[in-house]
Amino acid sequence: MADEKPAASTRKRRGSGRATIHDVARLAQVGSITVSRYLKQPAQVSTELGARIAAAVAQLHYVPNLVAGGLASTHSRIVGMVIPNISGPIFANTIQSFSDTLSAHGYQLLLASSYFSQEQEESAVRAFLGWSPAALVVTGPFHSKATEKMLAEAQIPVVETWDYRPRRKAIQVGFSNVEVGLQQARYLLDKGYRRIAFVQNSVAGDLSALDRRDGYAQAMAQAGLKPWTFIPTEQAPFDAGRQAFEALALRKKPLEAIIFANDNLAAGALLAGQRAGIAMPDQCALMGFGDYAISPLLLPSLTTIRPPAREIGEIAALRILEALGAVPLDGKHANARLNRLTCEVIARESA
Amino acid sequence: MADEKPAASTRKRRGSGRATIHDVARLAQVGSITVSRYLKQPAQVSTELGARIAAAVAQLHYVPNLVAGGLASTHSRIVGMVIPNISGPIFANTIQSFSDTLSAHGYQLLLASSYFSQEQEESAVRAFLGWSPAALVVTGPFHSKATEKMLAEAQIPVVETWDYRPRRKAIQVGFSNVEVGLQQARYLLDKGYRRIAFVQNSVAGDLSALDRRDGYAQAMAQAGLKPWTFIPTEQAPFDAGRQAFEALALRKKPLEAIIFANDNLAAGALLAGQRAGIAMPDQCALMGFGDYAISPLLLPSLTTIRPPAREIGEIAALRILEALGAVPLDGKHANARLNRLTCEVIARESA
DNA sequence: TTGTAGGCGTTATCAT
DNA sequence: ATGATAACGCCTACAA
Repeated sequence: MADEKPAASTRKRRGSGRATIHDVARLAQVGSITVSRYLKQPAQVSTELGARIAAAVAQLHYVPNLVAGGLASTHSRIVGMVIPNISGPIFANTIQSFSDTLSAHGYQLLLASSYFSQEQEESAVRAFLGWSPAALVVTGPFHSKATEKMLAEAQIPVVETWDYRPRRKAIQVGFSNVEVGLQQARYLLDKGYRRIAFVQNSVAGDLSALDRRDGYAQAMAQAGLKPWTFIPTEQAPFDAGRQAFEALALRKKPLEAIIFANDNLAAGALLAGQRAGIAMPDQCALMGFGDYAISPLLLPSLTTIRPPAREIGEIAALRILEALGAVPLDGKHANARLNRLTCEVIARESA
Repeated sequence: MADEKPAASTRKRRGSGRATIHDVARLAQVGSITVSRYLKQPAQVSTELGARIAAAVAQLHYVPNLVAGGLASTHSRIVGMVIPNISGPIFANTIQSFSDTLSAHGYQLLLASSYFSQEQEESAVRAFLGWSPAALVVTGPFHSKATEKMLAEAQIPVVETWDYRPRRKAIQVGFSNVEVGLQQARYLLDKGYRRIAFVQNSVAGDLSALDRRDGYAQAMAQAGLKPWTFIPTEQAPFDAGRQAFEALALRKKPLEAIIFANDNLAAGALLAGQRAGIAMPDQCALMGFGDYAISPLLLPSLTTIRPPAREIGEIAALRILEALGAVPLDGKHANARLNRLTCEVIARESA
């Protein structure tokens, strides 16, 4: 009774060897399509057959073959996400909340990182498309031509996260980096700083930081001030921050305040300032972006911008689930193509 | 009757609408199996046909349907990974290096997080198995019975990471947490501390930390000393650390040194010590586990243990790729079932 | 080196 | 409510 090969055909030449829907159907003495229906919409199957099927499923340890189901129905419960990196301080919360929201509704996450390279993004998108994913999530609006084409032609929901461009076709879940640059500059201008510089990221491909720089430049122009941009050559973020600080704050006529493309650069600058005995923010104010875990712990603690990382992941997942009909449409934000989130200024000691 | 439509036939009732291998074959005027071979092993196809096929692929923007391929071959290039969390400070580097190593060889990562819950792990493993993954990676040796059974019966490589149990069946890539507990206690004993306590994690399910506690207790017993364990009730790690510090270091006869289940707990204690004006390490030494990003920046900087997070991910991927024949077997560690890594004591100021 | 036949496990379609 | 049949797109086995 225990395991006397219930239904598996005796000499399968191919196949996985696992129980199939036909094995279940035979054991439950129903048609296999009824098993399929029972698993998807139990309400459409009579209680009696349902019970027999459930018993057979349990006895055979039946696990539906999602690959076969995907082929037959031409759509899967896989969602692909391409993100610049997994282990950095920025995107981890987005991935986590995205994955959690998806898996709560039976969808699986296929993940790849691009390291801000459009080529890597393109190859990940191509590979993902081979799985007929239910939806695709990418980071930002900057893609290779081929990627754009693939995303446009895929007949599935596509979400662009971590930026906001109302005129693009994909669902947008993010914030305007230009707006953030304005926010940063205005915060410092309101505090009375006038000689304000912006330090870019030495990592090529981080194009969002350039938008923040543009916002900063815009705010400066509106205030009748000259923008001042510095591009570090050092690659490691702490070193790049130090380099920028030395170039901007240790000159004859030092800058009064510096905005950095991210908190790691700012942290490098802050440590350099400590060593040089510069009083911060009095002699030079520093402002970052990202609100990394280290930022509240630095001395002085780092004034920065907190992006809605977790929120981005969750909203992206909800919009996808809504578009797929996996989640009901309620609430006034339901199924919105444009999801404009905002960043928060975290005012601490450094500015 | 033979429809001579080059690409998409006009009235497909099912199907994705994308170009298939047959469309490519027709356009290139070859058999579809030749296209299949060309895509997998170009060397087996003549240069002439290869060129025709390549042209057709490009013209049709053909993307192989991996779902169909997976069904036909009963194995996919998907690898599933279940990890306690994505956004915490511990596992992100493992995920990143694992994903990078896999994707460099054309494999895709299906990811889910368990939050240290065996139920969530089980449901993720079950869902992953539906995709006929090429391999499966889980964290640690502690699984539900059903998970154990599924892993044992899946005819694929299974890797257990972040721990090391030579007698288990799965491929092991990690370190002995008992050994780490010994390391921690011995480091403090060597420094002359005698009254040493261990603070557990308030997060249930982190069973590895209990192994470290056991190692600590073992070392204490060997030194003829009494172990002293504290279990915080506060849930947030910083709060739990503070609570432990107050209970252990601010008593009449305070402990001399405290080992924490992770760096966040230690950081919470350290900040509490600063506020209370306790000199560290002179009045009380603190030691963490994990070497989080904040740890070198604290004052005093935190002495801790650095686990080989990145290495775990990379070696896990390599062992899988070797087992699947995707990577040649060379080097004496090749294809080892037991991969015992070591943790490093990072000696800083706090102990 | 290239081609033919048939099956992988499920679901859509249509019929009862 | 339930079932028979035929795809879904590719790959294995075997043949030429």
